[in-house]
Amino acid sequence: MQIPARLSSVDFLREKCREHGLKVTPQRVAIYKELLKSKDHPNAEALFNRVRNTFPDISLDTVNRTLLSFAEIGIIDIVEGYGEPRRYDPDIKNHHHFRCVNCGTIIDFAEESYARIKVPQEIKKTVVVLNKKVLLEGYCHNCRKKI
Amino acid sequence: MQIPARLSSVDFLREKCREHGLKVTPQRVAIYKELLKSKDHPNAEALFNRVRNTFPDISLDTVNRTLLSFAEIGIIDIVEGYGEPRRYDPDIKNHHHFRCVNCGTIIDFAEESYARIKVPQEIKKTVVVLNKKVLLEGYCHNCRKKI
DNA sequence: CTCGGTGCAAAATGTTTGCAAGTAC
DNA sequence: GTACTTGCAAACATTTTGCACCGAG
Repeated sequence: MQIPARLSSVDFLREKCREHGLKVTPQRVAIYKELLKSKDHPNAEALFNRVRNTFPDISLDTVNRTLLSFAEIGIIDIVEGYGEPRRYDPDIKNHHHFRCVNCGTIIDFAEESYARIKVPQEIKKTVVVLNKKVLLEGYCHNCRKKI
Repeated sequence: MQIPARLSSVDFLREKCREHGLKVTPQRVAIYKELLKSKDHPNAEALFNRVRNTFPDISLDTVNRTLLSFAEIGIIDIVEGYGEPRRYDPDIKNHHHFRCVNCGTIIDFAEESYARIKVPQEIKKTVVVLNKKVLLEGYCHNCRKKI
């Protein structure tokens, strides 16, 4: 029996690009490799500066477009910052949100049991946790029909 | 025994402003009242357009500054959009985040038990949930010293 | 060879700042 | 009266778009 081949990160990128009809350009490889090394959830500009060390002629536009493409084919995630304008909520009681990944609609809901979610020891030891929020992501009623 | 007086929304605003040394201007009252009526977590511009119906001479800048002030004194929340640039995460396995409300640092962590978080029926009925994320918010190791 | 990708420049969008005039307290 | 707030204008930051050239498949 053969040991299953483990895809290297670049092979994974190649495969996913092929699946989605994207070309594997040196820029995309460089951006993906740099992001894999990054543990700090960088924004486009921070990543741009890192990639420039190995790829001096790359442009910020390419980094922006590439990251969006990667997010679209699902090989990276967009976190906490969504690049959207700030949105405000007058409800300061603890409650939770569903967020449509397509249109950004947010639906509030209460769920008493979430108050009992436990905070891992490793986190408790280093930071001060003020509140716990559950974010459900998916498609809202309207968008699920379109997709 | 007296029934405790229930603060009207504007009285609540007055009290909190006084506590924090902010003046209660007609603009602030109008913005707060309008936000209370909004169930859709509007951004500054959307709210600006609504407030203009009752306060035609208000400026977008005032709405922006007021909302930030309100968030600072804790009478409203900033949700999902943080007005920050997009940030990217190469880790697409399900994991969770701690986010520092002061400096924006994100710390990843895994917590197996979160997979068993239940989705309320009311949500399940109308939307498609793709994933469940827990977001812990508070002060990171560095910021908790400063504040 | 062909179509998608890149780099550049410009536009669009959203947020912040500086300042003189106005107003809550 | 004073310090905070406002509205306006300009600056800034980030993202998006248009387009000619280039290169991966």
